[in-house]
Amino acid sequence: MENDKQILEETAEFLKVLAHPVRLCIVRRLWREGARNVTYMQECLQAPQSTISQHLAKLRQAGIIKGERNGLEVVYSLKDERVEEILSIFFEKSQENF
Amino acid sequence: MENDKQILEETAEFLKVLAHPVRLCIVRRLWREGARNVTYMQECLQAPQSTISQHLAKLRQAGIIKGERNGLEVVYSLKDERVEEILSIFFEKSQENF
DNA sequence: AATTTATATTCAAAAAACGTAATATAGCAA
DNA sequence: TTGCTATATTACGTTTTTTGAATATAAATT
Repeated sequence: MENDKQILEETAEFLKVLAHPVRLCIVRRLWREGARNVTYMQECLQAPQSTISQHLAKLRQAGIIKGERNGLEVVYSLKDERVEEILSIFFEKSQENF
Repeated sequence: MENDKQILEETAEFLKVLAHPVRLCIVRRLWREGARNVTYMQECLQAPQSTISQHLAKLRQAGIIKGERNGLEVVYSLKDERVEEILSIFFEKSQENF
């Protein structure tokens, strides 16, 4: 099949978006704690606001998370269940340590 | 915990190695068909030998595959079971089409 | 309307990943 | 030991990704 190449590219693209420490941290946090706004993320991830925002944009564009505006803030949450499957391969859902 | 950052980085690195169409194709093929030598890979992936070899090296360094020399050829196979879990999220193990 | 807060976008530089030609090595065979 | 086959490594130009400062936008507040 000729579109298999395309499927491989799409899958690689999907994984690539996930494959970054900050984005992984964002996504894991949403997985563990549910929907959160951006400011909350920033506090944990110790990185400039624009950096976090850009990572969120990338995750959004990949369909991995979705954001809903609620007044001033935008609340993000997971959108793709495959992400949760991947997370559960590498992490515990409940962070028992600290 | 402070080494959580390191765990995130390692996980991201692992996923990043997987997140490339050619490497994904290699790994999926090993998953579906078992151990194979490099020449066999080249035939399917239509790319110069050094390109394939470098992708194999990257997968090897990440501990995703292992290679055993058998005379002139090197036979590769999967090494990390987490890869199989990820593959099964995106692909069928048996390629029914064509 | 002006200010403030929360978030997004733009831009440029630095870093990392990619692809491939050229070259090297390892093992076998003549 | 010469040559051949299979694979690995090097070198290097090209493309992509990442980062953070600066700037913009959107909603709430005064």
